[in-house]
Amino acid sequence: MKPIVINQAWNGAEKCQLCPIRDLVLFADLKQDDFHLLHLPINEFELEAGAILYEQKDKIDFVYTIRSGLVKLVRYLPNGSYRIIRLLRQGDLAGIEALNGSAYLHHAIAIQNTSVCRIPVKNVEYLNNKTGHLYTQLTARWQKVQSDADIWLADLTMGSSKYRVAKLLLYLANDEVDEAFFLPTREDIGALLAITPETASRIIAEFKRAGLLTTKKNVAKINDSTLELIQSL
Amino acid sequence: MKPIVINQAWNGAEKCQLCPIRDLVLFADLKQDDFHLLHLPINEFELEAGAILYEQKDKIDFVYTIRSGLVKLVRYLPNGSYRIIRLLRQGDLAGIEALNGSAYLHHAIAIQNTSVCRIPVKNVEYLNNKTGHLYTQLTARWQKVQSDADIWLADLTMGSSKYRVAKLLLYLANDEVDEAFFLPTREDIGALLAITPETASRIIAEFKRAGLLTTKKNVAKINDSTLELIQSL
DNA sequence: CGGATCGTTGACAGGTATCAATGCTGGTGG
DNA sequence: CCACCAGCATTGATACCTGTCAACGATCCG
Repeated sequence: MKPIVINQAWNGAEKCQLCPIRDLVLFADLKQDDFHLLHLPINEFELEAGAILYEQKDKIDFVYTIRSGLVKLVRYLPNGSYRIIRLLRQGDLAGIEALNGSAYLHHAIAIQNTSVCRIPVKNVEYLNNKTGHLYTQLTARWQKVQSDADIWLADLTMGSSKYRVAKLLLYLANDEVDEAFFLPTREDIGALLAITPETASRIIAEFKRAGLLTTKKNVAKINDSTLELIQSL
Repeated sequence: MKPIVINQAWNGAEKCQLCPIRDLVLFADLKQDDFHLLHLPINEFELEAGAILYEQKDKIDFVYTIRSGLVKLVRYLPNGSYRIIRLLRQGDLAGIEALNGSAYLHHAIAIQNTSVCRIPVKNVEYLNNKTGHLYTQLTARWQKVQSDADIWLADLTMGSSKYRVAKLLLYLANDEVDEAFFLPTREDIGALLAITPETASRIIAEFKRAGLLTTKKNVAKINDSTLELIQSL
């Protein structure tokens, strides 16, 4: 089993204000005084690839800000296979559904080395009662869940397998050409796109042969021919 | 073009309190005094099948509570076809993304006769500033968007076409056997499940021949054999 | 070195898209 | 009133795509 390493724990007032990615995260709009309202400790974790962040049955006391890395939200199916519902990246909030007291809707599993901040739900509730400064960011995050889900449905669940794989590569590469990005296993690509790992492998291999994609272990780059490919379906 | 009929307009304090489906809608938790905070009029509309509730480019001044009927959220594709991202039913809130000032993410089109209440975003913002009574319902609705999207992804975008159509029928029938429900056109079923209208038609016709489904115009019923079918894939 | 895991590739069957033709139904206008 | 038309549903023939089952290669690790 992949270990989870706890880097540090602190009271919010001390370090969250200095967070280098604070403008990306939930606390972006907080004022200096607000940080004194964070009574419960916020911990930073390092997850290795394969580590479980939370499971559907877990107690729902925390939400997690992704500082870096990549987390998959997974739903297991009766037949033992699984479907990846969404991917979370830097600045995303994992377990946001915990904020209204419902159970986690998925399992959250790191698929590459990932760093997260674990935020007690009670901190968020308390802040929300005492200041209005959290509301905008919270709503923005809920909306991002919706727009991510919509993009998923519109881009990654329709059309041919080749089209979907190409779209996924663009998504993983943040639409940037010649930038290195993490390429998931063929099984995960299959679970992301609702295709079999074999089909995923065939298409990735074909892209590599065609020079659209270069890989080195888990790291891949696309070039701008990939963009053209998608136009042609 | 299908007409939109405005039934009535009123100030919230007068009628929203008496709304027969109030426990289902956004204002479920409001107290008597809160209704006096609704300054802008709330209108009730009747939409005929095919009528457009809003379009992606529209000004985003309103959200809409679905009182009855069925609304599809649609994204058009470059090639002129479309994909249905989600269906909204009684109690759902259409255009919720308007609440944080972003543009509508889809087109919203009635697919059967539908009744909605049009609520100015400013009313919601004002209520939200003055009372905390709206917050729970708002969060619950955001979360419903997420869980609906997840169900969509897990149930309606994977597996064989036959499986997906069966799942959709169950969804449309609210998992209830022998209850009449609205059956969309084959084109809409295709856009819902990412299959072609021909495939949708073939499967529906096959279900009818097998006695799993009975139809009369747009109205259909399933029986409990349909449930068993899904188990068998 | 051997075993485990993952990726690649092949052969084949079955499913789905595509293109095309034909029914069916409701509405419109002569 | 009836004929026609438009839109939708159904069905057929065919080609292509993808899933399935299976074998083999590559890499990592103990």
